[in-house]
Amino acid sequence: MLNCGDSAVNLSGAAPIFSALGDPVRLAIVARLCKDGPLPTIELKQCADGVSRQGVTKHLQVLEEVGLVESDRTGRDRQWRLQAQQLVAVRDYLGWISAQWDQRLELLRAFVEDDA
Amino acid sequence: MLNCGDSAVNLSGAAPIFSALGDPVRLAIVARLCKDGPLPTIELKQCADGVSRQGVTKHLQVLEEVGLVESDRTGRDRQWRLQAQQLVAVRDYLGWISAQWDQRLELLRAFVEDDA
DNA sequence: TTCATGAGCAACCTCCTAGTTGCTCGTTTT
DNA sequence: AAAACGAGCAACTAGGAGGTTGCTCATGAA
Repeated sequence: MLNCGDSAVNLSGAAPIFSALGDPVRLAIVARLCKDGPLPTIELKQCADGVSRQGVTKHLQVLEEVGLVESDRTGRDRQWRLQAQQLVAVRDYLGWISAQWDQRLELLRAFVEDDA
Repeated sequence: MLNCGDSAVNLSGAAPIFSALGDPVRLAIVARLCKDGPLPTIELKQCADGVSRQGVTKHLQVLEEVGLVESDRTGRDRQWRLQAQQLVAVRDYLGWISAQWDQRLELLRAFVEDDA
């Protein structure tokens, strides 16, 4: 478990979320929900160009499985909203991982300067 | 194109990178390269538990295609190193996208407080 | 009440992906 | 020189992912 600040993200937990974000349609859906807040399925269908309603539903289910979105049905249609914690967690994971990289670069720089 | 600061990341460009990071083996490889710097294939094979050398090579090629790593051959073995720009770009993309979310929350909060 | 709309479920198809094995080639090492 | 090691290439396989169609159901609007 890699503890980085208040959001503890382990590697095996992050991969499925990246995988979920790895499809252009799903990424567009997440981006849309970030921008415009809770939306019904039909509205999110516009994110997927030429994909059927069932196709979009499948994508939404994938996002739901990894906890990136949640939904409840209000009457006839289903409202989808973002679960920001997961997004923040994976963002922080990338931040943490690239911080390690920066640290390595810094060490290398210091080493070279010492040597010179 | 979604311009966020100095790294301009568009949505369709980010998806393949997320996809590449979406496999646990590949994510482990990237994390390893972040931590320990350039490494030969054989060393990175340890990141993939029980996967053959060719399997690992395939993963590395996927990472190379999306520009997350690059390599060159030194004598008998091939050295792999991280290309941090892509990692930083996708990190910033997530930062930008979740900032939009925060902004929406803030607007909502302000609206509720005004209404009360 | 009737009809249109949004959604759920199940079956199906196709293609890509992760993984394998087998072989060859060049480079170290002994 | 011979053996061992890292790597590249090609063919193949199993399974999952993305997508579809067809049908049914409930709800909201005419």
